Amino acid sequence: MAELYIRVAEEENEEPMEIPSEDDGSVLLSTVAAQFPGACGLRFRSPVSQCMRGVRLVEGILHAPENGWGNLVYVVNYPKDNKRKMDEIDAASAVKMKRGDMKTSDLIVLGLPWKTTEQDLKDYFSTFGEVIMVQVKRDVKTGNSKGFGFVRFTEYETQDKVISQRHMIDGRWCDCKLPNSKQGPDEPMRSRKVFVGRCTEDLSADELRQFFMQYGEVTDVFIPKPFRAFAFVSFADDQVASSLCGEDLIIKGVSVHISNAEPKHGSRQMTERAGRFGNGFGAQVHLSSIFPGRSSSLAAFFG
DNA sequence: GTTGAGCGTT
Repeated sequence: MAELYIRVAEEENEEPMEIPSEDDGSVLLSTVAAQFPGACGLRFRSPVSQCMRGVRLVEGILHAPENGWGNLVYVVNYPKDNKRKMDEIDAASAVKMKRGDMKTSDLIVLGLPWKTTEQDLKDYFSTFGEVIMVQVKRDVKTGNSKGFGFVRFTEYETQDKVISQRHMIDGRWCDCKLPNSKQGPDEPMRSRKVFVGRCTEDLSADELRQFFMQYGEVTDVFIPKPFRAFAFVSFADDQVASSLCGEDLIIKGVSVHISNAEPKHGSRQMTERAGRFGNGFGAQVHLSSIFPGRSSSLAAFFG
């Protein structure tokens, strides 16, 4: 049989899409579903009765009406409530687009060697994807590099990749992050950061990074200095962060406790609180022995 | 002429 297409649309008066039939003249439901995800059948308005009619469906095969498919527009059936779900998914992704999550933005590049030039940056980052812009921030008077800069990519995927790893540039490890100006306090800021309590001093940032990699992309590890028995670990995905909260994890034989990273407080409150402990914690005394089970609130004081 | 956590003169 010659190639045959039937016209299918989501609603009766919408622009139809042509869907191919099989050699025997039937149409596979799976073919329809490929274009209309979630579809469970077809219906059409009968030219004679002017009523909507269902298309016969047997084991995933849609059978043509008596007089063939003709030039009618067939309307997609969705399971009860499923249509709404599809719309919600579309809405969710639309919101995501609107929030700009898919757009690229400048990334700050921290830790650049003093000698690194914009050409060096361009050459390096071009290995990840198309580069729109690079900057090396310099002292206006002397022209010396301030040791950081910015980069902007065309593709969001490139940006994601670049943020997710460290970079060896001209002999130094550098970090690429979203600048503070871009990760603004506007959003509810689903925390991508967790508080790691009961850390011991021999747990290095690198070891923490290596350990937490198993749960997802680690974007940052922060260990306060001098030693304060906790750390912050940031993930690329906020769901990874929240999924870990409340867990007790064993790292190098050390049981650490994961909890929410409270937002930073002002420096005034921080120093007041720190003062109560004198100058730090002389010996490696665990915070948990001072404030059992209160690690997360301590994060707020010292964050 | 130095430095090494940070946040961008326009």
